[in-house]
Amino acid sequence: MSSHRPTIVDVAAAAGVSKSLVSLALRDAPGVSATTRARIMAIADDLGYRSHTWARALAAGRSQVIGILLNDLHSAYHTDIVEGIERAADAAGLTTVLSHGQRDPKVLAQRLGHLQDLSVDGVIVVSALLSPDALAHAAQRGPVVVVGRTTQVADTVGAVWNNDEVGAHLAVEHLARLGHTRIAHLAGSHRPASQARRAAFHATMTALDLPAPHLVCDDTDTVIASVRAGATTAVFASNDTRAARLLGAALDAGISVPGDLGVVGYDNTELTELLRPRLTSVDQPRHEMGQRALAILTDLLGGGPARVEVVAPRLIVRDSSGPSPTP
Amino acid sequence: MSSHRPTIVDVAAAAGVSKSLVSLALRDAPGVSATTRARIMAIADDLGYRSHTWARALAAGRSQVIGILLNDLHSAYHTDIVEGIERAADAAGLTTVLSHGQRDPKVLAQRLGHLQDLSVDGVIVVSALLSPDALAHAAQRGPVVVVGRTTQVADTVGAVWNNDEVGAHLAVEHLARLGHTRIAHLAGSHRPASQARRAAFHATMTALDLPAPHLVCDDTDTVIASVRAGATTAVFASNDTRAARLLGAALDAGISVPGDLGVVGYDNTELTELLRPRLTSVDQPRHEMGQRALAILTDLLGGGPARVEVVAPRLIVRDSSGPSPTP
DNA sequence: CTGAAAGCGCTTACAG
DNA sequence: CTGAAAGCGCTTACAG
Repeated sequence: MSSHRPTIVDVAAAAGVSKSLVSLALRDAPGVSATTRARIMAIADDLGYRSHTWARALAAGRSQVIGILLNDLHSAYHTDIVEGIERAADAAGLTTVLSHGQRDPKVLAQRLGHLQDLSVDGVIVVSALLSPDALAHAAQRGPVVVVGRTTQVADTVGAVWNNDEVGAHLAVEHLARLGHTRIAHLAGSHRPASQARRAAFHATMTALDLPAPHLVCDDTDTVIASVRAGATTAVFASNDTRAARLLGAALDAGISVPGDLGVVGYDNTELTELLRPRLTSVDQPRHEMGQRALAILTDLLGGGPARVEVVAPRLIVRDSSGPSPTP
Repeated sequence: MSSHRPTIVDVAAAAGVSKSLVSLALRDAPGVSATTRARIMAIADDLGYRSHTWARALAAGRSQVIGILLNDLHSAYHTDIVEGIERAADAAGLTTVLSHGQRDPKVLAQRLGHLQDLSVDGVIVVSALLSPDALAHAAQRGPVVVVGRTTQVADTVGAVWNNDEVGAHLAVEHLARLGHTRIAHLAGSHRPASQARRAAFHATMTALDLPAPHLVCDDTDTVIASVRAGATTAVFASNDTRAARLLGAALDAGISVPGDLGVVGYDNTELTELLRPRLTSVDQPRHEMGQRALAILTDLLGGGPARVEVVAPRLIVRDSSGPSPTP
């Protein structure tokens, strides 16, 4: 940045030693006497010396920096995972840089390329929007771990996701236990996670012997109409934001929650505590997922295999899911 | 990353030319014949060649990468500003890397250092939590622009913020126009922006000749008690999250909004549309603020002065602010 | 415990 | 239009 940024040559000159020695001293490497090291450190400090990350990386072949690519800066789900990764990275002495995919597969792919151009040691992709091909391609350049469910992970790519089947099952079972029989599913996109939740919704409804048809749709209006028609008394929404929209639409329509309509979300984001009624939601252990992703990445860096880990969600019961209205 | 990542030497060998020529061709620099350039490009593509950002930066003294340090990954306000910066950067052909300060001045300072260690060309700090000293110190190493109100900006640091006085004035005047006279302020932290909003709240109340005392507090319970006592009929909250918490507490206490209590927030985040009633809020032009920050930074990179720009907020009226209850 | 040399992948004058 | 050389800030063997 500034043109007179001090380098190890400046430090070496000021200390009257060779630059190799400065390099060793600064990195706490063996082969420098304690007194010399202390003197060099002090002089470096005085000069405001700062190691130039990429010059070091270029020479050492390792940057100690990992890249995190996240799909959506606005999603509390994604940002919590990032925080989990960051904490684990801090603990491991790794620096992190983030990049934002803006919810667009093209931008994601481009940013992933940029990140790898920077020669980070590896990258963690917090998004389910990148195709298995794009991930596998990136993995040829360097270690890649994805957090988010994808179909057919290449065996060069590490992965972490939550067990959507279990999450959906917990939600539906909870509503059924409250006496609901006419449960609908407010479905998400075509992403694998959404599909898994949908399939598990069906499976659970069937397993619980709840009467078909099992309404599944992706728009709020249809659900509201169904509630009005008495065909739906509870909804399992594929995520908290959708659940919040449904809640708003219900209140707008004069439908009381949970009195007339029980609602369960997914992700257990901050939203759950801000809304009224407070939202019952399936929690994914996001920090843990971030930590696991970093662990897989460091193993990968150490030459290990690309693991896939699936973590267990749990249900957090709040006010939006209530007993079935007695007709 | 991968050890057999192709370099310009590989491309040069494959093309049968010198590596200097490859460098020129790849950067679209003059001095290479069109045919040769095309041939080199094709070969580079074939080999999967990718320029090594930091080797380039090290040699060229310029990385074309700028760093963005944001205070809080979970704040829609901050992330919107980041998006504004990113768009402007994309348009300017600059790469961005993000770093997360985790709402902690110490972490912010550390991350700012990391970012500068990376030799980015400059950094934009989206946070008001970093001290003027810390910013000025960083500005000695390279261009720094801050988005967020800070006291006494050093003249080496660029800055962008919104006019909090105008914003607070808009909010209070709106409530007064609806007939409210007993307006309270749910105040924020000690940050300059919060202080400015508080001061402007007082000034506006006085200017409008509204009866003292003008309740100002930073906890929800006090406000609720005051509403119950009939001493407060409307609240100007220092941001949307606080407004949301107040809304929740009011509903929990059986206080209807806006019937018994009018509420106005600040920031106009996504929350405003998810809550019921929908939240009236003061909008800061966040994308524009991000763009301006980038413009200031690029001017700084070009040797220009460190400008400070203050943008105008506007009021977005929704359902949470209603007429004063007739007693 | 210390120094001189080569090299990481690139760019930039400088010659031709 | 093209090539040989030096150098960006650092690390890593290799000698002493």
